Amino acid sequence: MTTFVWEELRDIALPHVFDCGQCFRWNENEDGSYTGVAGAHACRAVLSGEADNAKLTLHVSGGAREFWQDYFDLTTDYGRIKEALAVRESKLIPAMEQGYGIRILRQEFWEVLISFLLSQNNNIPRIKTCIEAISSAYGDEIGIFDGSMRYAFPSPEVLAEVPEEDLAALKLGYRSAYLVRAASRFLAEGTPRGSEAQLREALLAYHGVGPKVANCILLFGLRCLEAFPIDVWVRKIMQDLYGFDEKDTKAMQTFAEARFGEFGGIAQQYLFFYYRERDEARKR
DNA sequence: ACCCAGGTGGCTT
DNA sequence: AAGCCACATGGG
Repeated sequence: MTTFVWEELRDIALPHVFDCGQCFRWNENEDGSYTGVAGAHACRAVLSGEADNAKLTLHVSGGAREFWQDYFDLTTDYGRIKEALAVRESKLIPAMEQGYGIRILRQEFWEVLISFLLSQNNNIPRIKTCIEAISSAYGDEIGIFDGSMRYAFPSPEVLAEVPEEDLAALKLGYRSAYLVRAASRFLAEGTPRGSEAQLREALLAYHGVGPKVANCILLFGLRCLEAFPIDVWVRKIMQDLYGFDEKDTKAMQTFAEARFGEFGGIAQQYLFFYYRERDEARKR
């Protein structure tokens, strides 16, 4: 167990980072810290201090300081991004205030690819269950951490060899077939490279990846910060904010790219978090 | 029993 | 190009 500390941070809050729908392997503890897995390492993240002068403490099973600094994207200035977005669209301001601590984690492409293949027509709690199921079945043991065994995300080599019916037994639903095919393709092609258009084209070639999932993978797995994923939530948001017909995804996509620009994906995260929080509050 | 969830593929107009 | 619908699963 190693501990790393960063001080004098701003624009970071753990619930914003982990509950904005970008990752599925982190869970909140009773004290407000979060425990999760990144790469081959487990971690408990603790944030303290003020919003404009925060201290992040990571207790980790492994991985260098640089790995974790990179994973949490600690060197990106989100204050500057928020200012740029506010200039483009003042309607983002309440959402950016609510989710002020959102950061786009630098996750591995392979894990993001598989995670968002599992995301389609599925809800976030169940996506998390599915990912824990494949990790505990086919991922390497990391060890006991915070009271339970932790598993790395399964490698493409292992997943490519799993019979589809074994995956089906993990209750992944009809998405099982996508995973095995995706593992083979990834092993053959590796992480896609090139322009955003080339990246999108490479992603859409995966069976089970459509426009929405491609945008999630671009944003979370390939660091294309302008990629703007449109799901059922974002449809409702765009209808609410701009009066779009809820079915007209095409028009929303065009509009969003023009209006939000180079940080469109981050704008989408603020909006997604804001509306989902509001919905959670309504349910209580 | 019905509807929904970070949708997509395939088939029919 | 646009409009349907099936697709597994579990929670409300």
